[in-house]
Amino acid sequence: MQQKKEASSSSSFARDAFAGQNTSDRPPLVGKEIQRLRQEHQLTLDELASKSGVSKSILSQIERDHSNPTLSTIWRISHALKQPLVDMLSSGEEKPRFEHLKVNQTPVVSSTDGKFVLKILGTLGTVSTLQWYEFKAEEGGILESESHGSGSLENLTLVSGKLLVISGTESRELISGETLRFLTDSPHRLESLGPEPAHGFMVNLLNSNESF
Amino acid sequence: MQQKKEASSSSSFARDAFAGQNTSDRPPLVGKEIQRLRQEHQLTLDELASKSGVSKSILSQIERDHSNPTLSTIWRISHALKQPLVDMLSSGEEKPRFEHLKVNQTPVVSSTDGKFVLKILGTLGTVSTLQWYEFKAEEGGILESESHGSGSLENLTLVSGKLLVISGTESRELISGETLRFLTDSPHRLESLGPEPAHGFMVNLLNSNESF
DNA sequence: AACTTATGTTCAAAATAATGAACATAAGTT
DNA sequence: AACTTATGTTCATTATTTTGAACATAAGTT
Repeated sequence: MQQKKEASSSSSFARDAFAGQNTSDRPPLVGKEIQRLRQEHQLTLDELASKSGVSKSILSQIERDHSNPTLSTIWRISHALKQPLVDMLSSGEEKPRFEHLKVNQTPVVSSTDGKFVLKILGTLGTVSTLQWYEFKAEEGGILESESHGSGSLENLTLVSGKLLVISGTESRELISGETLRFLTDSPHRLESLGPEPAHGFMVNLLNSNESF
Repeated sequence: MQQKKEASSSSSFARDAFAGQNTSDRPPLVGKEIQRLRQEHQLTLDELASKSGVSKSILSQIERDHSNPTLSTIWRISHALKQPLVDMLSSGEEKPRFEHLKVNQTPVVSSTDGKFVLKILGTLGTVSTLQWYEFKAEEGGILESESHGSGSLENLTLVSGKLLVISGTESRELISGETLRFLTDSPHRLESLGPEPAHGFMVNLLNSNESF
């Protein structure tokens, strides 16, 4: 067994010493990441324990990397935190380097009828391209897009208004305050349903292998 | 414990019945996938056991989903098979086309005085690499942050209001419609100058070298 | 101060994952 | 057929995770 070989003081998983990042020669240390997520969600150990069904004592130990959690345990935690299990584990693995590209100098794009306006706020990336936008669309404004390539993701948050999103054969209606994340590996379309103008924020990841 | 509730015959993990695809309501069943990979590499249980350091008996059980492996065990197996741990787990996971977060599901963080409210809209990349937020801050609202690690970037766009940004020794004042991009490798601070509430978006790239 | 509340940690006990050896089965060989 | 070899499964035992309750600590109230 692994732990047998590792400096086993009395009972612990005992990798406390370098609870930093994974040097990719050891199982990932998920503690920090789980703790970060829990705090981000403003949950106490007790709350996460009851949400996830995992006892708070083991949560405490996992967060401090004193325990080597079971697949089912990790899954229940990630599920409770609405976090893709995979992301939680990959935190320590390899870190993709983003590169800083020039800010796009054409900040505004709008549909031919001018009803859908897209402001490009930023661009980044080499491995995968990232762009984010602010958009405003009056009733009936439509934004049509081709596929962004397999694995591409679009993340929409609506601040106000109503928005219809169609991707492939599926569609969703978003209301103010909601967030939608969807695959854009096929043509898709956004339509402001009004009556008040749709206003929101969009983050696009192009051509990555990201899964969620 | 989970297994307690599940039809526990005598000793087993006992999910034999539906060892098919993950219906995304249970921990992923990695057995089939591990077996497939092992056979693809033309390894016997004995061989994989010695390569991975995991006993062949437990390998046999894991492949048949009779056991709920430990993170370290899964890691050693995936490592021996030269397979990113993450891929192994995601194979069974359902990949929903849409992920729709309702208003109350969006995690919110606010300053102690409640004047600065940060809504976490999403996370991408390997976990902590990229995050984006919507923020609203009434006059005087302050958000203080520690360093995000060297090379970290913050991208702010102000939709309305006035915002004072201080990072290290420098500071800038942002007005409605402006965008600011700055390094966050030192403690920094956002302050809404009012009188109207500041409202905007933020995209953060975190350098996961440093723990935070 | 004494009491409560909220949070996280530690402890003994129970559940179960992991081990190594024995067992089962099938396919070749002599 | 009897014997080996190769492969995977089962079994008793050991090691470790997980649990629930008790403990510790800090912050807020009376």
